[in-house]
Amino acid sequence: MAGWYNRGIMPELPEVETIRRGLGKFILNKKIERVGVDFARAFIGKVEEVEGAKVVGLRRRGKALLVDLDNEKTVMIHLRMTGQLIYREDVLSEDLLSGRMDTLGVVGIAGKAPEGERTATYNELMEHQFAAGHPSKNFMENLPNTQTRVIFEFAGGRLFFNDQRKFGFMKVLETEAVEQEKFIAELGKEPWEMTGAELYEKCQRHKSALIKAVLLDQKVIAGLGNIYADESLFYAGVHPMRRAGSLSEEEVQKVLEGACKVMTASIESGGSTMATYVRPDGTTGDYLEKFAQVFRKEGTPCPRCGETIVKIRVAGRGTHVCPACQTHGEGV
DNA sequence: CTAGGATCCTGTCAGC
DNA sequence: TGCTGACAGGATCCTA
Repeated sequence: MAGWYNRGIMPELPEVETIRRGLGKFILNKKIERVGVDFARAFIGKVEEVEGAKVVGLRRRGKALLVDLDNEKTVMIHLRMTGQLIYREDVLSEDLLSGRMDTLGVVGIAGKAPEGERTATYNELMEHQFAAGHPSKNFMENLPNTQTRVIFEFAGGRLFFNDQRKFGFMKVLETEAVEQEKFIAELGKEPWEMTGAELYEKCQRHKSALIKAVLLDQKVIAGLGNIYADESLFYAGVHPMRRAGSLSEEEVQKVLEGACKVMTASIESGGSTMATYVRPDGTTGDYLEKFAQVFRKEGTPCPRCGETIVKIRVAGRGTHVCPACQTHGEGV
């Protein structure tokens, strides 16, 4: 289990959608009483623009989470690679701080409560906390910590924005101007709203770029990251080093179908919630083991043809591929 | 206009 | 054992 928390999955579309769905229970219709910023670049805007405002909606576009407030402002949140959002009710923090629990939930889940000590059962924990994003020990431990960048304080609980690598950010926007925000304005369609013909047209426009690079381009299609790009290409039997222009319309259609299927399955499984990803012993859960066909499966047999999955480098990214059934196609 | 490489950042891990 | 460098990667910036 070496490096378990540095090999966690990156928040991609399904992850952000999971957050959107899970956070509502805790912050919808609640007032942001105070904002604490520990890393200036992680919060673009003024805290006064959100303090005192009530959360009235949670939306998502691609990998961006949009938190609508009742004062015509919207907070756009992008987790990039290692961002996390953890809402924790104060009662849990108090238990941690007072030493009644030293690690959230771990003891409870493992069922080995020290004599006379209060522990959270798993259900109790889920009742008082929502944690998602790049999976790590932060989900279980005392907060804030050195990776905490921004804290939104509500009555009875706090939302922690943690980010190991400091690439994620929150940005305050005018709600009516969200669509004009550069990232949102240029973003491609959501996979389910796109047709194969549209994606094919984009592949033709970027015909000499590698198909994997095109799928990772948020201007082409919204929400795919390294995991789902690899999984979509495997589904379609297309090699990631193919030039985008060499794919037939049928192949592009299949890639899109794969993207929709794997991401729908991921969302329905609950994304990377704490439940899915962190086992009682602190190792990662089985989400990737269960759903991924190729991602981080190098050295194991291809589930389709039995050939050994290999890891290569494409478009500057670690890329997982079956060298036998992901075809290079004609003339490539 | 497009394609591709460098960049940001922290923490892990292989290799010496 | 302790240090060093490679690696992880989303989006943006820069160059050709």
